[in-house]
Amino acid sequence: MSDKPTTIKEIAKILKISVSTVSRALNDHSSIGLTTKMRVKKLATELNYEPNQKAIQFLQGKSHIIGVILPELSESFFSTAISGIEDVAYKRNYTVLLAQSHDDADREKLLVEKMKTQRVDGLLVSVSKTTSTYEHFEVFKKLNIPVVFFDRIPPIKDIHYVASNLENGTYEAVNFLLKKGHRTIGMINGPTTLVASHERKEGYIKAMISNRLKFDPSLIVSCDLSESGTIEVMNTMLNHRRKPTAIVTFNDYVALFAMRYTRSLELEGIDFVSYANLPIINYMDYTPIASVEQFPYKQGKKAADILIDLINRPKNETGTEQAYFNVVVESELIIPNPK
Amino acid sequence: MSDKPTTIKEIAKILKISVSTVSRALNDHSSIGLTTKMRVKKLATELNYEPNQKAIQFLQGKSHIIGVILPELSESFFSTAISGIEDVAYKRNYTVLLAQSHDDADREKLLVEKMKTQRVDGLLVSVSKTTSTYEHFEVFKKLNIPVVFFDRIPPIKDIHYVASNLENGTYEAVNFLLKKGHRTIGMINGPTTLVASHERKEGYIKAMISNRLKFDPSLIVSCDLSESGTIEVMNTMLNHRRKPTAIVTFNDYVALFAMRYTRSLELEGIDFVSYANLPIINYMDYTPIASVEQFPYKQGKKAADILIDLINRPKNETGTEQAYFNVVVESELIIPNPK
DNA sequence: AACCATTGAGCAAACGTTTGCGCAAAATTA
DNA sequence: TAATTTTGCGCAAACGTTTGCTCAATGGTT
Repeated sequence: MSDKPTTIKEIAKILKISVSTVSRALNDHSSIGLTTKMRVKKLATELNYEPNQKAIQFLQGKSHIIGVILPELSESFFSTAISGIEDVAYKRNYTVLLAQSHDDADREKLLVEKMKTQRVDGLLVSVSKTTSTYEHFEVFKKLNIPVVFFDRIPPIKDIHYVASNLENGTYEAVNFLLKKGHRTIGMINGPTTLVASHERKEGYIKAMISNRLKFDPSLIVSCDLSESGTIEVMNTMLNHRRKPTAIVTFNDYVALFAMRYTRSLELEGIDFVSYANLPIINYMDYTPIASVEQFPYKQGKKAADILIDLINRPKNETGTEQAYFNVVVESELIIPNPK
Repeated sequence: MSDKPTTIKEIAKILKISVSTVSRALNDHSSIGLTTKMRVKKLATELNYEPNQKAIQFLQGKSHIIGVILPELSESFFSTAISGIEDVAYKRNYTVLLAQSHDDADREKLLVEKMKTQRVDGLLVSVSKTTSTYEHFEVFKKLNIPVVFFDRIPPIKDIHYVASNLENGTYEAVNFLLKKGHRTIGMINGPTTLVASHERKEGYIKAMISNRLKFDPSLIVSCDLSESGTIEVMNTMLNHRRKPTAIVTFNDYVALFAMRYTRSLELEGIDFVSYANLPIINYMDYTPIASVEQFPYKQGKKAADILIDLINRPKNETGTEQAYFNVVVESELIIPNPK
């Protein structure tokens, strides 16, 4: 039938009234008579009228769109997070403009530009691993468009962010192993440059100290997280003068590599604890005996909520200092029911 | 510094030239002198000018946004697909507006509405499991906004879609098992209502026939895909007068359930073949010996490409019959290298 | 009968950009 | 030198909607 969508103008013309009246009638403005309202609304539904959001967005300078830039959509952690983000956005009547950086700093920069030209109302970012400069986010501050960082936080001041703190979860994990009787606990950590590695280490140390045990730094080894890297550090561990009876691994993949390797050596009895990235873990035969959960869905929700709050905060009272949301979603040790 | 973004008007005022000149200068229009162009561009970059996309989109009636509605973003298949979609969109200068239906038909309907009011240039949909009516997509046809269905295709005529055909992959899978010497091959299929179940069955039959073997329908059983359901049908299988020596399962989860169950019974020697949903499979100890891959990334790419082609197709020549893209991404049997 | 308050509705501007048309000045041709 | 083309730029409309202001008609109060 119709090729072009119905506009308010056409309704006005048909009803021989002005556009403003139609607009107000549709928006239930008080200054329009009931009869007129009825007539307008009736015709509007008949003609399948849909307000042109672009016009409205343009007029009002609001898009009701939030931009989301993540490293990898297909990674479990992020796809779960985006699910939470989208759920919040949906509930609060926003839509999600999505893009992935593939951990490429240049692409990320381009995407940020794109988000800017798309005039998103706010931006949610988990920065790429290769990102080392952060000026491309400055523009948003100037434009008064809120940016909330998420999980992977840039090391700069005066930003909003939501992240999980692994220290606590790690503390619980090590504590759990200690309670179980383990005294020599190894840790396969990630690259030392990562904040996440640092937090893991701190949690480890904290647990040892609070149990009045001596901390042996050589039981924590860095790993590039590949299978070969894992095997390499596993060998270091296993040849350590104090061979660990339990090992905390950087993530599920590393745990699986390590466990497979120990089985191939027909070693038994080493308990593994990992950091939950993968739902599939539950389907497996040999799994870590416990996992530190980072709640990506919750993190995503939280970040989106904060972002939308920021978008709708009462006009930036220049003068009052800006407050920054720094939310930490505490990680938690999950001990599955034994099957 | 600046609160509001720079506009073309301001540039014009500062340079004491008209807005149209500025616009043309920025767009490298041929009718503007080189010196003027330079002056304009220089000032534009100085002022950090960014064209207001909303205004442009509004003016031109194009948003350069494609809507994507998927059932579950956190499911591996879909998150991989969206990754492919986003990559294509990025390359072709579109942005992705993302939403998830959570397999809820009502929410899906709302989302479709939302996409409409957001005036997306095109829509990509994998319909929810509970969707049974399809009128909400009709509007898009009227508005001449292309819709491409993806993976989960509604059973209606005259639509564009991209899907994988499981018949071929299943054929290969069964053939592979036959070549390996198996003669009694079971299949744990999904609900009979699913197209996907039908395709699997057809592939199975085709393989049997082409090997001049008799097809025994009782070796194919339907399953609700839960763990208990899987165990139930496994019992049926194992008590079958012709006990299968190999089983094709509906997906990786079912395969894992079934394999775990057989191991708990200390049964050995049943070969499993599955349909690849999960990358993690590679990290596991006991895995299906082969998998039918559906290439979600490729499917996503393909669907996005078609959609964007449709958006940019030369004006709908009314009169010529509309052509419908029905693309089938052939599934393929993947046989991992033995570890 | 004169006045005021209320109700209902229209006019026109505004948002930022593109683009068809027009027009003057400069450059080319006859 | 006059006629013509080219070059460079401005004017104004258009996109669909919202909203402040204005204003006429109606009804109610003195």
